[in-house]
Amino acid sequence: MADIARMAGVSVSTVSRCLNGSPLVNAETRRRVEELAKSLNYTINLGAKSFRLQENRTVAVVVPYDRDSRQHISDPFFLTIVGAIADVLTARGFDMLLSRVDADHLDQAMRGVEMGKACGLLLIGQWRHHDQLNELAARHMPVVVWGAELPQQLYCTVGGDNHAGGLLATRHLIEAGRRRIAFLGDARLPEVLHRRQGYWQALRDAGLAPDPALELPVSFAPAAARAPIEAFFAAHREVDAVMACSDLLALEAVRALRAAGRSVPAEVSVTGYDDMALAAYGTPALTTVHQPVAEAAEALVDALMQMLAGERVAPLTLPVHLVVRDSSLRATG
Amino acid sequence: MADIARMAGVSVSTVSRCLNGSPLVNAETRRRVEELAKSLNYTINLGAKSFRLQENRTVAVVVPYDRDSRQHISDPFFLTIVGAIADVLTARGFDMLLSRVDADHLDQAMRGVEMGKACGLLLIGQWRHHDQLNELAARHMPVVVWGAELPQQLYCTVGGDNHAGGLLATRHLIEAGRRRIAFLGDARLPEVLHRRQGYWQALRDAGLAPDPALELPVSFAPAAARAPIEAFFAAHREVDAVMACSDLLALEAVRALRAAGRSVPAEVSVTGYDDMALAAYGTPALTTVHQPVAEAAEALVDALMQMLAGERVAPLTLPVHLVVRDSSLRATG
DNA sequence: ATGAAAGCGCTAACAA
DNA sequence: TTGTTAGCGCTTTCAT
Repeated sequence: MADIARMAGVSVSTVSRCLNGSPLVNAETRRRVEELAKSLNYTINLGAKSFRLQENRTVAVVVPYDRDSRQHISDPFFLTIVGAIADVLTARGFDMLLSRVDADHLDQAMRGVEMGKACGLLLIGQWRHHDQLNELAARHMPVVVWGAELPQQLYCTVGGDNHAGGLLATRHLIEAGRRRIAFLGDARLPEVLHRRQGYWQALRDAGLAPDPALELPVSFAPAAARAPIEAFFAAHREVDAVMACSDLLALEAVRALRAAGRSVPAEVSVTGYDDMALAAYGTPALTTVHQPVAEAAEALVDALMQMLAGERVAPLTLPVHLVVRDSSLRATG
Repeated sequence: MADIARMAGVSVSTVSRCLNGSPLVNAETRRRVEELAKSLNYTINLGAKSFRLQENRTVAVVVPYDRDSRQHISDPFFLTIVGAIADVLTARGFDMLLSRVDADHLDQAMRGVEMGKACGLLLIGQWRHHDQLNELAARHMPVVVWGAELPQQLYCTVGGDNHAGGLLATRHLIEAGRRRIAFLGDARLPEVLHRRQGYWQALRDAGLAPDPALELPVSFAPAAARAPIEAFFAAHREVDAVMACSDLLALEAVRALRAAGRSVPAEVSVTGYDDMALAAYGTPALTTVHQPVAEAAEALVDALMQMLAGERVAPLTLPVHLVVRDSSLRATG
C-alpha cells in the first residue's frame, strides 16, 4: 500500500480510502490509485485489515468425530449439512473455517473462536456435551449447536423435531401391521434419545409395551455398527420391523436381515432417518424421516448472526416429515 | 497480554516468550505467567500473531458450483473428499477455509489466497478452467487441483487415473457380453474426457466402433441430469449397457431404464464411478470404479505443502480399480 | 534472564 | 479533498 501511495504521489490514507470505497476522494485520484493497484496486482491484506478493525467475518464450523469407534464420521448427513452451511455462509459474505475435533475434547473447538480466528462457532452434533456447552454459553461464546433441545439448556440449538420423527416412523410401522419393532441408535446422544421417546410413545399409543431387548445402541459409524447389527438380527428373529436412526444404519439393517435369511419389506419393514440421496436409491428405497437440511443450515447461520448482533436467541426445532418408500411396504395379502 | 505482564510484574516480551515456550525464561517466572494466563482464561490472539509473523497456517479449499444447472453440487464425491481433506489438514495443524464459488468465476477463489487469508489453495474440480489455472501457476500461486493431468499444464494436479477407470469399466461391460454401451458424462470436463478415451479404447480393443449417438453429455447435478437421462433411454432402446461417470448418474440411469421398462442388470448392465456409500447400497448394488478418496486427500495436501516449501511438484495420478457388484452381472444362461 | 522499543499493514480521528 | 499520526497485539532484535 505504501508503494502504491508513493507511486500515485498520495498518502497511504488516501489509498486506503480509495480501496475501501470512501466517498471522500477525488475521482481523478481514485482512478489513478485503482489503476495502479490493478497493474501491480495488489490486493488489500485482509489479515492486517481485520486485525486493525478487530473484526472478523469467519465462522468456525466444527464436526466432532467419534473416538470410540476409532474412525471419522462419514455419515452423509453431516457432510451434507456442512455443504449447505458453506453455501449459506458464502452467500452472506462470511468465510467458513472447517475443522474436525475429537468428540471427547470439544473444548478444543472453542480455541479457534477464543483466539480470534473466528467470530462464532457452529457445532454440528451436540453429542454428550451438554454440560460443556452450557459452560460455553455461560461464558457468552457465540455458539449454535445442531442438536436437540434439552431442559436447562443455556446454549442455542437448532435441530429437527426428533420426537416427532421417532413417532412418525414408528406409527407408520405399526400401521403397516408390525408389532416387534427394533430401535437402532445410541440414546446417549440427545437427538437419538428424543427419537426413542417418540418411538416409545407410538408404541404406547398402540397399546404395545416397549421392549428394551429390541433396542440396539449402535454408533452412527457404519463400520463400527455392522458387527453388532448382524449379531442382533441373527439373535432376534422375532423382529418384524426396524426403526433406524440414520439411513446408513437402516441400510445396514436391511443387509443384516437379508443375510439372516429374512426378506425386506415382505417380512420385515425398515425405516431410515435423514432422507439422504442414499435413501431414495437404496435397496429397497427407504421409507425415512426427512430432515430439512437447507433450512437447517439457514437457521443455524441466522441464529449465529443474531447472537453476534447481541440478541438472545431461542432454540429452534424444525419440522420433519415421513417419506414413504418401499422399505416399509406392507406385505400384500 | 499487557494485563498479564502487569499482573505478573514482568514485561510483555517475557510473557510472549513464556507463551511461546522460549527457553530463555526463568522457570519461576514462567510458572507465574502460565498460571495467570490460565486463570484469566487468556489465549494468544492468533490474528495478531500471524499478522506479525507474516505467517499463515490456513489452507483454502474451494468447491466450485455449477451455474449452468442453477444448483449446487451435491455430488457425494465432492463432499466426501472435502471431509477427508479436513481430516488431513487437521492432523497437520492447518486450518481449512472452505468456500464455494461460481465455476464461471474461479478467479474469485484466488482472492482469499492473494489477500492473505490462506497460504495456499486446493481446488476440487478443474472444470473448464485449464487456461485460468495455468495463469495462476505462472503467477506462482500455491494451488493444487483435483483433476486430470492435461498436456501443457503448468499447474499441479492430483487425480484418479481416469483413462484406466473408463477402460476398466467398459472392458468389464464388454466381457459381460454387452455391445451397445452408452456413456454418461460431460466430456468438456477433462476428467470425463479421459474416462471417455478409456471407454473408446476398450471398445476399439474389442473391435467395436464408438457411436457418438450413445454418448450423453450430462452434468453431475442429478436434478439437471434426470430429464435428459430419461429422454435418452426412452429413445435408445438398443442400449444394453451404461458406463456412467458418477454413482449418482448410474443410479439415475437405472431408474430411467426401469421406468422405460428395461430390467437391470438382466437386460442392461450399468457401471458407476467413485464408489461412494451409495454404490454399495444402491438398487442394484453398483459395479463401479473406486477412487481412493483418503489417499487423494493426503496427496493433495502433500503436494501443497511441498509447493509451499518452494519445491516444484509434479502432477500425480492415483490408481483406481473396479469394484464388481450386482449392477453389471451377466444375465445367467 | 529480562526490558525497551520498533514495526508488521492497515484504518480512523484530527488537522489542514 | 488530503495528509499526519497513533495504535490494533504481537514478536524480536538489541541492550542491559
